[in-house]
Amino acid sequence: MSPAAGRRPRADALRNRERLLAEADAVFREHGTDAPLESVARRAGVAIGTLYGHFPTRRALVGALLRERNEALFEAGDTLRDQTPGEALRRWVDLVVTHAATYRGLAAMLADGADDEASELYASCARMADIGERLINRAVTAGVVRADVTGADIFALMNAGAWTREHASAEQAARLVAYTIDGMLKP
Amino acid sequence: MSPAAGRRPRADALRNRERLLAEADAVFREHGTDAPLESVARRAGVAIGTLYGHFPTRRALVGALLRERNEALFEAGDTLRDQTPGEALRRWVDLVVTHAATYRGLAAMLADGADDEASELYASCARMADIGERLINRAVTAGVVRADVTGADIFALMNAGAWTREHASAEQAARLVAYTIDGMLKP
DNA sequence: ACCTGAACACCGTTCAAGT
DNA sequence: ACCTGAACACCGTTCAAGT
Repeated sequence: MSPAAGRRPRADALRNRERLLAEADAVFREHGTDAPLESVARRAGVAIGTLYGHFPTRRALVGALLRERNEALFEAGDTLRDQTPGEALRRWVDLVVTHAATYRGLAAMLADGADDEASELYASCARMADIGERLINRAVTAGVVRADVTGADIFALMNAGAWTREHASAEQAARLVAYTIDGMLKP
Repeated sequence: MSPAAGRRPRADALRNRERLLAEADAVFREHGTDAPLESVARRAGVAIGTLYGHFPTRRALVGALLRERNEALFEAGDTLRDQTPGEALRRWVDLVVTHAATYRGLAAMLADGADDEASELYASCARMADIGERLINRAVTAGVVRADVTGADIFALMNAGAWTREHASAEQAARLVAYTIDGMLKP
């Protein structure tokens, strides 16, 4: 039971929360999202119980991180309206693939995160999927992309691309994504 | 230190090895390749040390399993010579994607398995990559596929497809693979 | 030559006791 | 209201002792 319903949180609690997020970001960047939570707590200078008090699951912690870090990504996604429909789609997928690879293991969490609507991750997933869907609809309407391509296809491609980046290389992931998008274009 | 250099293994050792492989197959099918090795040993009726004696790492155990189970897959790959180059490529990727998804978590092991040449998994990976490369070369020579598509692209596509099957659905994986191969075809 | 299982290490998660 | 850290559970891996 973390922060009470109506009250504003205590000052030290808020500071601990911030430190936990900052150290989690550093640890996940270096060791991936499967890194020991104990090391996050230690680096933040709090006991392990404090971490669980703020973030009851690993998903919740990653979700809170993305909530902040993804703002820039979403804004970039909105500026893509200026590009041609096909180019906007390409750049959006590339943006997300690059971004999702900041933490090793994140691609899997995002792919699974579309499931449980309760998790904080779901919000980020949904928003990413939304932008992708809007871009796809625009491209379909403009007649540059096959009519049968769905938003789910784009979401799957983003995750597969991020995963390939983790397990092969950025170059290989870029090649795969490029071929797939070419295949989605009108013949 | 498992079976001695020149000698043939003891009868009970051989039987234990077989039972371990059989139970590992069952457990991995049900719970994925990350399932507790302890449960494999217990089901096989041996102590955990015996499992480690036969298979020093999880990779070695999975590698030994694939060595046997992949025979049918490789034979199927060889019969694809009868198909048209493009169709053969499609069917091969679909075959591997379906096959690689029998154990949850296998896609990741295969993708990483191309690294350490010592592991038993490497043999399976190499052979899968080889067949893919032969099919790609044939398709390129026939002029139905872009000249810049590599065997590594096919290997990456197989793994990404298998992973998508694990984390989304068989249908979604099939769609993604289909678009990617379309994008590899000559314009 | 092979098997056993206790022993150790490591990490996740909870919760009674503190402030 | 929040924090602490011991306690418990679970699994990986090794290795001395057995047969």
